[in-house]
Amino acid sequence: MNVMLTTDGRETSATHGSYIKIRDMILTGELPAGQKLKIEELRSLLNTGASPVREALSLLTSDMLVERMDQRGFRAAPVGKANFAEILLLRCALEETALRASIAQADASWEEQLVLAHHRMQRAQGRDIQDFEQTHKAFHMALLKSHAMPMLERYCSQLYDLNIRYRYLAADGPSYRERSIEAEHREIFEAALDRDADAATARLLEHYRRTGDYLSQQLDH
Amino acid sequence: MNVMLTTDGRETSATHGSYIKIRDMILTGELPAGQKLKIEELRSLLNTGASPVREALSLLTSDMLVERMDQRGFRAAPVGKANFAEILLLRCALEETALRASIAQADASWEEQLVLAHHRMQRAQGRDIQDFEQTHKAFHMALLKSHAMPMLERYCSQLYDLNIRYRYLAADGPSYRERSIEAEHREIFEAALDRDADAATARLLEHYRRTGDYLSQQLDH
DNA sequence: ATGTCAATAAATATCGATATTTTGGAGAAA
DNA sequence: TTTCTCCAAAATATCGATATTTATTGACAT
Repeated sequence: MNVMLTTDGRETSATHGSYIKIRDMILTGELPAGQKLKIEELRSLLNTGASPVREALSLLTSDMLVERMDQRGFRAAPVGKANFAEILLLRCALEETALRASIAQADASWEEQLVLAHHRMQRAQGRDIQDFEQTHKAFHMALLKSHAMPMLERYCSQLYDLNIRYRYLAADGPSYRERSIEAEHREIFEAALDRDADAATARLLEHYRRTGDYLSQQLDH
Repeated sequence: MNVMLTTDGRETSATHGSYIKIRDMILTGELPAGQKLKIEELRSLLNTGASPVREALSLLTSDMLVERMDQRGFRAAPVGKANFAEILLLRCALEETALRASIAQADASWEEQLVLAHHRMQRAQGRDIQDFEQTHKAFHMALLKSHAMPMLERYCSQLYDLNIRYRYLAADGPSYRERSIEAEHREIFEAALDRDADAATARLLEHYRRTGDYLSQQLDH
């Protein structure tokens, strides 16, 4: 059989492997927004059959990274300022809810996971963008991690990913990391450790809105 | 070819047809929560091939009505009080955002669609539960309809559907329609027509929380 | 030149069959 | 009895081929 391996060497199904790879290609822009996604091309690109590819595309449809046109195949979801603005607004609404719920039920284990995630993100600061991305997302998700709300976490994770695309789109401008991102993260982190829900959410939303303004401006070029 | 027809007689792909039917069976409880969904059974039940069934199940996975267990197939998503509470909380957060956005950009067309939807729901009051369900959802979605936020609408629609399951689960208790649902709807409707966002959202959330309390209580039996 | 229509090419959606994995149970060993 | 291992049965995941639909091309009439 065609065994597919993830980056860490674990086996996965062809479907899951295709899902991860196609998703990555869309997020990074390797598959540009709006582009037709032909089964045959992806099939040969990923060295797999048509069924896993179709199934992966179906899954990506729910993540809103791929659009399905009935009887006319699939395409990478288009991007635009309106879409970006909606993502930002939804993230603010949902992450505020999630962060408050998270802090409300915070315990020692939650706190330790958060400390770890923050540390790893700092360590990854200098390394390549891929490494940083991963730890950055892990930190933000650790903030929102509450045992009670799996669906909310899923929505936040989806929206985080949708947002990544726009960072790649704006990547040719001055790096967004030149801002005081590090300080902003630490302030959110400390407010969360203090269980100060108001301060933590205020800083988190400010963090998103600043990044949002910057990216939105880049989109004009 | 196996042409599949929707209720109104239009053709659809086998995949889309399977999607609709499986979704319905899960929502109504015909396929009980937690039940293993075997490809072969569904395939013969729906008179179609394995590929459309698999693809439909993949799509339902994103709607959180089906869970995929890697290499171990699919099952109908489980239900529970915690899940129900999360759905309620997310609906309140998202629909408030949506309704405010909707009212903020209200125009004549939006208003007319809302009037129509409300009228149809009233007309369907006496008819069977399926008819009422459809118009009821249409009314609630018309409230939230703004041109600017397609993703938000989609989330609200998904959550609405997830909630339907719990209504069916509680259906053996006294009908939830015995309450003053009709009056509650009219109050929301009128506030929306008046462009009174505060009143409309307050009434809408109250409406959900009341229904939520009722259903949550039914779940204990 | 331009628009329509049929024929062709390309791509999608679906099927049937096969390879792979998981499950359940019988029998052996502790 | 309990636990473990191995084998058969069942179910999933995947492939390769085919039927169906959509897109394209070019001839022909306007």
